[in-house]
Order: sequence, then C-alpha cells, then structure tokens
Amino acid sequence: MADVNLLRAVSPAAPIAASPQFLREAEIRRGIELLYFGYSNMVKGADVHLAAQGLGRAHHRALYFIARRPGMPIGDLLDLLNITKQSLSRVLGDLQARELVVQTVGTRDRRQRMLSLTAAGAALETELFECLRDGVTRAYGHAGQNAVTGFWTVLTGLIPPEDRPMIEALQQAAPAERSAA
Amino acid sequence: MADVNLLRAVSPAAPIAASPQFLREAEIRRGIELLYFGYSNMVKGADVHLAAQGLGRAHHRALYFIARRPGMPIGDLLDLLNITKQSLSRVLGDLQARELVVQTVGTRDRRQRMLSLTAAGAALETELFECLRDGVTRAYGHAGQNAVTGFWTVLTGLIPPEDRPMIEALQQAAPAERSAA
DNA sequence: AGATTTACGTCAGCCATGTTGACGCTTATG
DNA sequence: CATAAGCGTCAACATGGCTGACGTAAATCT
Repeated sequence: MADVNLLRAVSPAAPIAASPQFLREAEIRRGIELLYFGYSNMVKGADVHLAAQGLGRAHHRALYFIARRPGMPIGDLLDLLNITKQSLSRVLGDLQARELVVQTVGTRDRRQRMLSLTAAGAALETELFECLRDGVTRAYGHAGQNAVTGFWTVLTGLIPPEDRPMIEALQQAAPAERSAA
Repeated sequence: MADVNLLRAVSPAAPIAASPQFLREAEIRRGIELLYFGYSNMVKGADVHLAAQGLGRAHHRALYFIARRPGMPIGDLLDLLNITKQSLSRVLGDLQARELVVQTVGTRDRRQRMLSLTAAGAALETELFECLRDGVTRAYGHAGQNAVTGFWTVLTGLIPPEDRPMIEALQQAAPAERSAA
C-alpha cells in the first residue's frame, strides 16, 4: 500500500483557523481540495448502495430532488440538474420501469408531467439519504453549530446569486405546485 | 425559461444560523444540496476552459495534483484520485502527448515514475486554478474569516480520519520526495 | 542467488452518463 | 388560428469510469 507515502512532515489534528489574509493561494487550494474530497466521501456510501441495485449517481440525483419536491414538473428538474432532457429521460425511464417514480399530467397546465415517488421510490430514497446523513451528521456534530453556519455561508457564496432562489426554494417545506410562468 | 418557477414563498437573503438541534433532516439536506451545487458551480468555469482545449475534468484533476506535489509518483496520484491505473493512464497519456506532463525515473526507487509539469503544463494549471480561484475568493470574502474556518472544519469532518493525513500532506509547502515505505 | 513482490505499462472490451441534432405531439397562449 | 411551450424520442457520439489479463524491470525477502 502506498497510502502512507503521502505522509511527510505531519499534519496537525484540528483545522487551523483562517488567517487574516485569508485570500492567498494556499487557502484557496485548501478549500478546493476539501470541497473535492468532502463531496467525494459524502457520496461514497450511497454509490455502493446504488450499485447494489444496478443504479448510478444520476438516478440518485433525480430521486433525491423528486423526494424533495414531490409534484415537480420535468422542466424544473432539468433546471436543477443542469443536464439535457435526453440525459434525464434515460434516467427517468429507468426509474419508471422499476416503479420508483410516476408521472401525472399537470393540473394547471396539462402539458406538464408532474413527478413523484412511489412508496418503493420513497423507501429507496430514504435509504440513500441515510447513507449521506450519517457522514454529514458526524461532521456537523464534531464541527459545532457555528462551523455549520460558516459552511453554509461559504457554499452559498460559491453559487451565482441568480441561481440561489432556485436552491433555497428546495428548502421550503411545502411541496411544489408550480407557479404559473 | 422555467428558472423562475422554482421560486415560491421566497427565500431570505442571508443564510440562517444553524439551530440548536442542528442535526435534523432539513439541515442535513441543506448541507447536501449546498455541497452539490457549490462544487458544481466552483468547477463550472474550469470545465469551459478545459473544453476549449479538448481536455476534461479528469485531466484537470491530474494536472492539479501534480502541480501541487511535483515529483509525485504514479501510485500516490492513484491513491488521491481513487481510480484505476488504466483510467489514469489514459489521462496521463493525453497530458504527455501534449507535453504538459513529464515522467522521470524515481531516484530512490527506480521502479517509480515521478510526475511533473512542463512549463506549458504549469501555465495551463495556473489558468485553470484562476478559474476556480475567482469563485472561491469571492465566497471567502463575503463569508468572512470565521465562516471559512467553519467551512474547512465541516468538510474535514466528512473525510474519514484515515484519509486525512494524505490530504493534509498536500498542504505542506515542500514538494514530495516520496518517503520510503 | 533465487524467488517473490512491487510499481508500472498496456491491450481489449464494457458501462454510465453526459452531449448534439432532428423531428413529432399535445396543450397554452396571443 | 398561428405560434410557442413542455415534453417524448431516435440516433450518434464523447468522456471517463470499470474489469480482466498479461508483461517487464527493479526491489526485497529468504
């Protein structure tokens, strides 16, 4: 194993506080790296669970957002995922074939297809959520409330302001009945 | 454009502080979502720059880590990227064909291939870094020093403890002369 | 010294997930 | 009634993962 080889002069246990001139290269790189490895590790467990069912990350993302906003139309999901409808259609086709997701005709606008999870879909999404949750809960718990707020603040700052409302809308309790355009 | 449709009851401008019981589902989901969108947006600019040269994200990751630890052997890079040698070899092949990366025989262990960037490789890596840097700098600046520390702390907590030394070693100034196993 | 292991290279094929372009249908809307 | 919007679908292609198998040089163990 080469694992140990990256270790040289060794590393303090706790993160060092951001310096007053916290915009220098080293601190930018640190953020980039932690974001990359943090994200990778967060989803690692879910990937395994997904693979066991013959599904991939793309399926998880769709399941996740549909769970988050039941009744969401396809167009909104496309905006969130930022992929083409052809890519999404493959994924949704798989999920529907497995009866994890169903479509219903929009009530206000009959051109729309509203997405929601079946009981089986919701159950799977819950399992996948738990894979992510364990890691996040531990990280939040060790870091403390203050750090979590900082974590949210920095990440929000990485998102272009015009995209933030879309993302913050996910956090509203109410399931989406889509507003008229 | 359906963008505006995800907007419903609307969103406060600044992030809300983590609640005392900050381990509940809503706050976990918020972290998951911000991490996903934050990461996606961070790399978006670099992706465009890469595509303009006919390269992909995989090439960037290799360039990035080689820039970070010049002289790093292949095995260490494999550990960081967590992919197979076959996947990496395609990427490194491309980078060498374009004379962005060179290999030299290991000094201590002649079986190893030490990786480093050519001048052109370093120049490209710098351009790509700047794509990421702009976003991160803005996010750090708006969030403030305290938030940045929290951001680091939570992300570090997402990484399994046994992997942290490898990642923290990236942040040591010194270029790697690989330690004997 | 000889056997074994390590570090790396390589060929071949497969899979997941993204892309572009084109065309069609139903429903809303001006 | 014409046009636009929301969605479905076919076809082809690119990227970047994967497995499996096999080879070679150098280090290490006995």
